[in-house]
Amino acid sequence: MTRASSRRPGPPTRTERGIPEATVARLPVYLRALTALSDSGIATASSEDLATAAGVNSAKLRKDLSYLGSYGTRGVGYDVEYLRYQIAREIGVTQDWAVVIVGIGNLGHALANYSGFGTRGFRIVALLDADPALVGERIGDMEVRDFAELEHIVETDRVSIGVITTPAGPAQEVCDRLVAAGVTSILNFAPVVLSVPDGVDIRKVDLSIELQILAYHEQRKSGEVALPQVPELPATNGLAPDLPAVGGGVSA
Amino acid sequence: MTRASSRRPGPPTRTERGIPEATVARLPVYLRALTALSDSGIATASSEDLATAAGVNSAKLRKDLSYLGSYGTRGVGYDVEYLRYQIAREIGVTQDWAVVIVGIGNLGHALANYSGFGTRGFRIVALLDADPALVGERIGDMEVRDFAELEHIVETDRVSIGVITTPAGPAQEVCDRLVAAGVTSILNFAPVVLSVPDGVDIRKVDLSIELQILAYHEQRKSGEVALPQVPELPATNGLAPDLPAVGGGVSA
DNA sequence: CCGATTTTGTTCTCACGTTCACAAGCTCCT
DNA sequence: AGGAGCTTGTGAACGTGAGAACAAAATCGG
Repeated sequence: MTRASSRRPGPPTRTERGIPEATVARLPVYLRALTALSDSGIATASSEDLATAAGVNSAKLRKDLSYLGSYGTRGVGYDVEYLRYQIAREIGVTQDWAVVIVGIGNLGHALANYSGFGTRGFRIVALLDADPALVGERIGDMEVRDFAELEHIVETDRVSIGVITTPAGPAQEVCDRLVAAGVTSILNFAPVVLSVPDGVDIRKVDLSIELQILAYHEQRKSGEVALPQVPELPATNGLAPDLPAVGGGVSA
Repeated sequence: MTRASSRRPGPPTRTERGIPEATVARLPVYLRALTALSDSGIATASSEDLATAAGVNSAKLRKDLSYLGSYGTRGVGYDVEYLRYQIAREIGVTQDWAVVIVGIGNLGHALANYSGFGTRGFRIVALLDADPALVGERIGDMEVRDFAELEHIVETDRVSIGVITTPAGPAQEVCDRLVAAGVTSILNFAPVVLSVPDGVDIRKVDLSIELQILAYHEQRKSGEVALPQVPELPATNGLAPDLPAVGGGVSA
């Protein structure tokens, strides 16, 4: 994440817009919690209520909100609708963002159908794939179009967000094309590290990494006491003789 | 993440297993990078090479690896196969983990088909759904089974990892059932905050949150100079009069 | 065998994030 | 009007993570 903001040492004056990244990542959670409260007909909520709904500690929540401004009322709490709007505006989901999905395999398919994807604020404008066999297929009310149309679509529909759901192989090339076409935010599902120029934000969602993190902790649980012992380093120049095959890669 | 480990103040003696969470999250990335290098026929790599492949800085990579032990050779670098095995063992992917997927909608479908999911180390043992219309459907070489069979399957196949791909509504209930059945690690795709007892690890993958984070940064880019001004707080008891509808929720 | 060179493992420092604890401020009741 | 009772917003302490820099160890050439 390349998000350097010139920040002088003094206390973080709230007006100079510098919201910590950790806080930014939680704002959507708060937004969802507020929406849920609102749907339940609750008009006012304390930081404690909100924190519970969002699954965080209330002090953290208050500090996070304090970066946006002073939207609560002491002794009372927060007005749910008002705070919801403020957070939505801060995040930027009061406006519409055009999104393209590249790579209509299993996952791309699922995302295209995923009604939840269309959270207000995001609009899928195109499903792209380079495979001619897929082009033309209808998914919901959309049709898969040729990846070659990318540049045209990005320009026409002012696309700023691209989602990559291709296999690992073509992902970097797709990414480069997206960037060259003018996309400045990318959500990558392909199991590769993509490199992008400064000014382009990239986020990664990686199934197998998540599973592996879980596995790590799981391993500690079962073998809390007796862990598989670390074999000694081989004599001098450690060439491993014959180790079991293990993979960290994914060939979607 | 509830992973409190009794740790006394002294220097973190490597032998007492306490790998920082941030490092754990990167180990799978290193593992993948090593696999890629190995596939390219590269037998030895320096921290610089590895760091580049993994998309991190080399000092960080060396420090991360130092938590596992001293597996490099000064002046030379790391033996790719050997290091790969050590990391795989540390993570726990040298053994097989049984996984159940609950909720065979669009996303569950995709995951079931997703060959990449079957990274060595993880084995999908069952696809479950409570909808009778889905039960019996074949996906790949598996058949969707009734959610009621959960407990039986978990016990029989020693399932320790559960993946929730249901809509938000039933997610907490599914989660509770998984935990009660003995599952101790959960990967949640449903857009809700799940609560689990201590000892159960849970990780979240959330599409719309990722998009919203991108949107936040995107907004700063376009309007770098003139941001939409924050409206003043309403008079005393801030009841928002009529704000545009915004959503943070997802109704998959 | 020794010195030059390379690259790891580690120490130190700084920045960031979390949590506690409390003063400031608002409401409501008497 | 005044005080009791809440709840926010924030200052300060603490813990974790990142990066620079360097000493320790290994190889290689002479």
